[in-house]
Amino acid sequence: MRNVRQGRAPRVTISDVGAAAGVSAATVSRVLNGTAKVDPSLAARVHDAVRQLGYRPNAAAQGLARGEWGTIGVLVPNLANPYFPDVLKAVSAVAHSHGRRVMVMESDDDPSIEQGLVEDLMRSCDGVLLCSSRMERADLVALTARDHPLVLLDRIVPGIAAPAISADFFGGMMLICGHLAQLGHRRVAYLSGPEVSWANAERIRALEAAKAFGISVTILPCGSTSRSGYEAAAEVAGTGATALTTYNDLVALGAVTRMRELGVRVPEDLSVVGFDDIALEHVAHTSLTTVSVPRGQLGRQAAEMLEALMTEGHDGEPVSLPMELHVRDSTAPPRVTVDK
Amino acid sequence: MRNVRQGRAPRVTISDVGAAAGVSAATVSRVLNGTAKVDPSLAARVHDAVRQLGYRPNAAAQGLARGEWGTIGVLVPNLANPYFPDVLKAVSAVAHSHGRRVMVMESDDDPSIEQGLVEDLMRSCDGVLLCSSRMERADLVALTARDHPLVLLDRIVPGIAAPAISADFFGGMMLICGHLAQLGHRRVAYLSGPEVSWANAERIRALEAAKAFGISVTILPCGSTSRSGYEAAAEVAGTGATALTTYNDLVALGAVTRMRELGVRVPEDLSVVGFDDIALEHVAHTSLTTVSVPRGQLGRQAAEMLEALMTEGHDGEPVSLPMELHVRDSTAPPRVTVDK
DNA sequence: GGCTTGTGAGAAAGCGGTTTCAGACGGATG
DNA sequence: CATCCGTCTGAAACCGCTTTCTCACAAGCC
Repeated sequence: MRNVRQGRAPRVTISDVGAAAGVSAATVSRVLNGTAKVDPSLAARVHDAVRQLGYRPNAAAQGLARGEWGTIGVLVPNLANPYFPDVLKAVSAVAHSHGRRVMVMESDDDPSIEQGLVEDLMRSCDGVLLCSSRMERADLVALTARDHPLVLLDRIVPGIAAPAISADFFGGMMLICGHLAQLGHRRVAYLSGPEVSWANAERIRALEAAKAFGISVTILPCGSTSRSGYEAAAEVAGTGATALTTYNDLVALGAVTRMRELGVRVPEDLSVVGFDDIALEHVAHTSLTTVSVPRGQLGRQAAEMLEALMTEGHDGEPVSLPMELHVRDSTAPPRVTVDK
Repeated sequence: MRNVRQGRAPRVTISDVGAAAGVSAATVSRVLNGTAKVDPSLAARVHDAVRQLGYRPNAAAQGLARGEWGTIGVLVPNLANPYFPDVLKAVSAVAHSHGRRVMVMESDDDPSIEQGLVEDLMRSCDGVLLCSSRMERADLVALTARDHPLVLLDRIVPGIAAPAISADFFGGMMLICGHLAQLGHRRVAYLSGPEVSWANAERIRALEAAKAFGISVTILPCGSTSRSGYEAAAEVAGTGATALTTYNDLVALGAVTRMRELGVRVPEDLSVVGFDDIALEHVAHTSLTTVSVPRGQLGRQAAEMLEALMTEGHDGEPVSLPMELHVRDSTAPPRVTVDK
């Protein structure tokens, strides 16, 4: 059972290369990694042998010997949300530039399995990037206690000993509230994201702070998908709101679809605002007013933080990236200004 | 330099656990893997020690010793295309059910780097799933020659010694052509996908076979994104086509957006058909007539094929999954039937 | 009671690399 | 010409885990 590669061509090892080139395995390693000077003629023989045998170093063996896997792990809640691929692309690019592979796992929006997945990632990656995790605080504490490089993306938890980076969700929602207040809206509804989500809590915090603008808010439970937006949208009518804010663009678009079906015109009868500015260019039915998260920068910077953490071991202050407001076609002044 | 975990808690090894439990490392291994009978009292001591020390086996060492990494690799061209997350979810689920992790790489639609990425995956995964690769045939041959478990998804290449599974793109496009012919369309334009794509070639093959339905086709170069659909749509007018077929739904939606801007009504002036049936429910502006690929099944079955290939070493016939036609709101009879 | 059998645990040998260590060799120096 | 020193190479140790091999021990049998 030792060799499970039944019938397969035997694995080419570094010693095979050495033998073929007439040198020791150590020399092959040195040539391939450039860790020490080697006689050019030997190096040439090694390279020839590598090419002829089609040798590729075994990543597990390298990982074991070097004490590094050359891999970072990323956990995202749901790949189907266009938000994450954008982040992932940036992370992936940075990782590659540092010669690392990326391992992706998805919790399918189920916080209860996230801890297990992260533990699994830790067993096989040099560092882990945890994206907008909804994991319970206690689990998070347990994970950071493992003392394995870990960066939190889009979740800032006070008292957690892990570097964190996030878009400034609070600020983003404040921008939205300011915009709505300026248009004359006073009653606003919010289609809330996942309850346990920090990112959602930040948005709510801003909505409450927006009372200072004379805005009152009704919070409706919803979710993070276009379907949940579609379903929850029917509840908005009962709130008397003239503007609808949402957890993200998908929810907003789902809500707009439902509104149309209900005969509510957007933005004439109801202003709708998204969040995230996911680029569904030429696809979505509505040009949403929304706030944008610099997803590329977020991913890039998170990956760099993780890299720094892995190599230098230092971690900096939590980073919060500013958001930008994009006023498009889904917001307008309320038809009748509702003042008390 | 040996120990790069500067300042970090020292790694807990299996021997540490053994020492703490008063048994040998071998016994710990046996307990954890259940590979042999162990005295229950010893096993209990081991479990206690594991818990207290927070021991997690090192994946690289396990991989090396077992000759297996417990990981499969997936290469996709572009995560931003909603097609792939769906496949990925299914693959991921199957992999987990077999106790394997999933490593994802993305080529960002650049076929020239795909070979390198796959080689990298092969160094660190037990098997590789290659999704609709646009890689050149020669590169593909070189890869299969490496004799590493490899399954091709959405690309069937005659003469390649790798199992393959795909949606029946040819059949799907034939369904579309039949539908259009039945509506009375005679001149059809096609916004072509990536030139080097097999999946695209299959669609074109079907379009040509559709001459039997009395349909003539004009092929316009385009791409696979909504943006490329938007850009290429302007060319359609010059072809005299009454119906537009596309490489995928994103392209179709982009084209519809442009058509609207150009004052062309869909479907009254022009029928538009998508491909893939990506679920942009409540988000997209148009309810597209399209053909659906059973993406979940595709991913599931591909992962199972790979699993079989890795464990049993056998590979079956190329599988082709049938597609289904969904007639929605973007197709209608042509205003003036163009007959010669 | 002595011997065979069976059982479970430890020692040790890999897995395939990297890196230390020590030695061979060649050139420079006194 | 002998000695010293610096370079480059190979041998060997090691990374952490699995698995074979070996052995001690207890039970079963004549």
